[in-house]
Amino acid sequence: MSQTVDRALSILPLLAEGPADLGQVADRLGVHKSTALRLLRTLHEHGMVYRQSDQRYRLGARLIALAQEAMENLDIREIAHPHLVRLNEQCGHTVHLAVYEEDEVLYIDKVESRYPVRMYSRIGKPVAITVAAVAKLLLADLPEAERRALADRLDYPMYTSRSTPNPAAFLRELEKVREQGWATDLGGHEESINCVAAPVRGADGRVVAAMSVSAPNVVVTAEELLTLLPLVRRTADAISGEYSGRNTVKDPA
Amino acid sequence: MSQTVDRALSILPLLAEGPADLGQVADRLGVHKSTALRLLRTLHEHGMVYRQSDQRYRLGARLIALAQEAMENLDIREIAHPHLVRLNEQCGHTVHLAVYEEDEVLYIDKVESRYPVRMYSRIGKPVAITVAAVAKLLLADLPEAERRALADRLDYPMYTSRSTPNPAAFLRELEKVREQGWATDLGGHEESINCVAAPVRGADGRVVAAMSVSAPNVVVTAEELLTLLPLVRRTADAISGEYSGRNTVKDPA
DNA sequence: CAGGTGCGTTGCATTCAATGCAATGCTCAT
DNA sequence: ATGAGCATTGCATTGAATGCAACGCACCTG
Repeated sequence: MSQTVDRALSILPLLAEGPADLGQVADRLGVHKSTALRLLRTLHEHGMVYRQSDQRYRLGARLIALAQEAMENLDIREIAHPHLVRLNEQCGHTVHLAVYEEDEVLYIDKVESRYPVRMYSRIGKPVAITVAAVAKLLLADLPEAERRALADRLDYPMYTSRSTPNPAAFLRELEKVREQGWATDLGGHEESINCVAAPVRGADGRVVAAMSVSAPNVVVTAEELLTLLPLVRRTADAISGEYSGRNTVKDPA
Repeated sequence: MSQTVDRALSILPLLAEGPADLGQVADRLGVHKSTALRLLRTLHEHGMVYRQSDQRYRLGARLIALAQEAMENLDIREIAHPHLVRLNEQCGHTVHLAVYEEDEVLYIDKVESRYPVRMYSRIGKPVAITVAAVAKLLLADLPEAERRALADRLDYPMYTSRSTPNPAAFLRELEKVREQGWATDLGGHEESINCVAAPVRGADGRVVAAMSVSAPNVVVTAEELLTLLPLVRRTADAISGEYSGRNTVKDPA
């Protein structure tokens, strides 16, 4: 809607790929260098970009700090955290909490496995939306129309042979997840990693977040991991109860 | 420099305080509501803000994801991480890595204490710049003029009775830290928490990051914590060596 | 050391996009 | 029903964003 702001914001994802100099930024934006310079300067004043000693621009510290504040304001995270820790103490595996927001599912909390073999993931990172167990739960709860539209819009990268291949398969999987009230990812993202996940619901029954337990094959088999399902669901339900109980219902994401 | 972008970016810290509706945003920016609406819409298209079901605006998911990418691009973090983990395994306490960037010092990595009593901190959070041990190291390395100017510009909140009270005291402390090559924070931020920190240097000898070990009084006394200093310094030196060795020297922050 | 190339930066006239206004539409509470 | 309070829209005006061309600067090169 606002051309200038639009251009300025387009610089950020561009810099996320790596540092760039003025010329590169101007080229990628399709504007004159002087225009790009002014935009970068404004971003700089706000700490959103940083100028390295080699004159190139990077994403800045304020951006990181802002994102931090954004996450700390999520009530669901506050409420869920102790439950995640307790679950981790009980099973020892990596525990994740994720939310959905406009085409993205991202981890907002994580408790690390106590086993030496850990899976790679980071708070704030968007998850593999077509295969992750938490993503399935969050998307399965969307209104039918939105779910269909989204499924069509997504890419379906074949991380492994068991990745969800296309919109039809994905919608079928979501339907199944929706009915059973829990989800799994058995090697759909990383060949040797399995997850079980359960939904956290608000007072109105809508899914506001999803949590999962993940472990590599070398530690437990998929069957063993599935025996944790009741525990995961109980934990998710406990969070749901606390969340719907004491808060005026705000939007989840 | 660019008024429109400037206004748009000013919305973000405002929303970081908590959700706000259109009227509030317009008021705080001092612009007409229609103007604020257009700015918010543009921010929305880029995923920087999210519209809750109650119509109010929040910071958005893309912001968090961007910040994540920003941190993953920091080479120093990649290199340091395994060293931080090893140090944590050796001493059991919380280990932090921090960098300085234009008036802010922020944690870019952290390994949690293995003791049940943990200190509160989060990756991406700006640190208490006038008292934190890592901040002292990073600022002590700035050129004299910049250091003085910065010291004057800062606030000196008295978190505890041992917090740094004013610019003069701060500059004196920085001078000391600069000479001895390491720093401490003994209850300057939280009455019962102590830290020891050491600098990570680039090939040119400039301080590019700082790392610290923190522990509450109830676990170890300040004297006991100080016995870890040689270990902390060795770790920092190891990171320095690896950092200056294998990378073309980029800007630290 | 002269000359040249490749950057970032600046001042300025033009133009087009951002602005505020006023009117409209919505939702909710009384 | 009625109106208050909010978001939203179309439009005329104006002022800010734009691209150009000139400049400065550092770094090579012959």
